[in-house]
Amino acid sequence: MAPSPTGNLHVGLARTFLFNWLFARGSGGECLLRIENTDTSREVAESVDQIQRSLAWFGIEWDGPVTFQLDRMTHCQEVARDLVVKNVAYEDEGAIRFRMPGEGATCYTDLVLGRIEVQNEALEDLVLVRSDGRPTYNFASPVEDWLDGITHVVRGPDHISNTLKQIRILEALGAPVPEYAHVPNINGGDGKKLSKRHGATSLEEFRHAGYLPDALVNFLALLGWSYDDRTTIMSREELIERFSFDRVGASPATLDYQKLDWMSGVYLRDLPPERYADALVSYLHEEGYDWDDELVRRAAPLVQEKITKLGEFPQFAGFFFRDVQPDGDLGDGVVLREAERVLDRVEPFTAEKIEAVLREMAERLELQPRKAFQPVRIAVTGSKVSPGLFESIELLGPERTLARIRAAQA
RNA sequence: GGCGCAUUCGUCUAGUGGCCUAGGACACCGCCCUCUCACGGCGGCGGCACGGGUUCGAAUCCCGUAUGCGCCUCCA
Repeated sequence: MAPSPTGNLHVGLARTFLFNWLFARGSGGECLLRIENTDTSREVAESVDQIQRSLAWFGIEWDGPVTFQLDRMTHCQEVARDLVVKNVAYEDEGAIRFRMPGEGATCYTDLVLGRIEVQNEALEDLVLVRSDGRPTYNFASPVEDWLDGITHVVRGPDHISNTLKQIRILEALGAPVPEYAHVPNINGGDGKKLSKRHGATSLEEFRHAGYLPDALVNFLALLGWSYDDRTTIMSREELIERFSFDRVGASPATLDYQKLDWMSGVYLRDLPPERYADALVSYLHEEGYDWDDELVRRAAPLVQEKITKLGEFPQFAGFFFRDVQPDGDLGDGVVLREAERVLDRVEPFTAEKIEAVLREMAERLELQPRKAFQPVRIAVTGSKVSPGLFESIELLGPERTLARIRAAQA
């Protein structure tokens, strides 16, 4: 994996990383992290940091130390000089250029796309080393592949034409030519490149929205790859075991946020209650909420079935942690008055008892349960949509519940 | 412009000449369940870009057209 050190880790790149990793782990190989830097600024360091943080969250680890392209600069220069000596490269205004053959064709078999062939006359002599001494990407990359003993190069389709050039360089060097897999891009909903206006685009944003890394891994794995005609939910282990390039498609995919949300919900609901609470607590900390951990943990089971991403929690269950303004129809006041009266006497204050007295009240008032409960819900939770009403009231406790019902009547 | 790649329901995809009156999932619509929402169950809508070939037979093979994307930097 060889990202450029530019800001946040984009999902498209993350998906390509994922394929790299799945393949490496599934075939007993190693997975390297190489930074394609052309300078050594502070921004590079920060960017590399950010990339590593994102990958760590994503749950993708690599083998060995992170290497930097620029560190191999002198080695590249030496290799280039050898090529000049061998007369396959030449000096040109201070730069070193590679001599492309004028006839014949260059071809290779792509693990995803099949046989790719280009007439050599379409390939132009390319700069290996700039006049200031820095190697170009198209030179440094194959040299590093050789140096690192890379057997498989997995990258985006924008590199197809680079691959042909790099193969020629590798052959001139007498180096082994790795296998190449060009995996399709991920687009936004309009067929255009994925951008901000389509939604989250960097791993950080998905984390921020409250998706579980496992859910995102599963979802992204299915963008451009499939196991069969019906399997969608797969653990990392299953993905590693099942992944193969011959089942990677060639056409670009669109990121469907609705499907991601569905899958996110599947993973969230599948978590054991204790782990769900853990995830919620640490998510809220990350997002800067100072809500009581114990209360969050007790609220967790009430929302686990209800929300599809952790980011919905503050909106959906915020009424446990802060005062609310009722937003909705509170009815003619009869229900609230009665609710206040019966709830005041509930003992013990448990969901079961609360439900019993409220249902009894509904019957007495000759109201359908839904009609009777809705004003109470709105008064207590502030919203027409909430976790289960009785459980919510229990957790909120008698004082706050009654205070809210009174306030709503004022 | 040149070269390359791609094109199956709205979206992700299965499909490698007969199993396809094209299967699954998400979304959407309807019904059921139900304290709201969600979950779950049942049902429905919906697609092989277009045109030629090859073949007894094509979503699948070939050619062309269209559309989209990528590359054509001393960018990565």
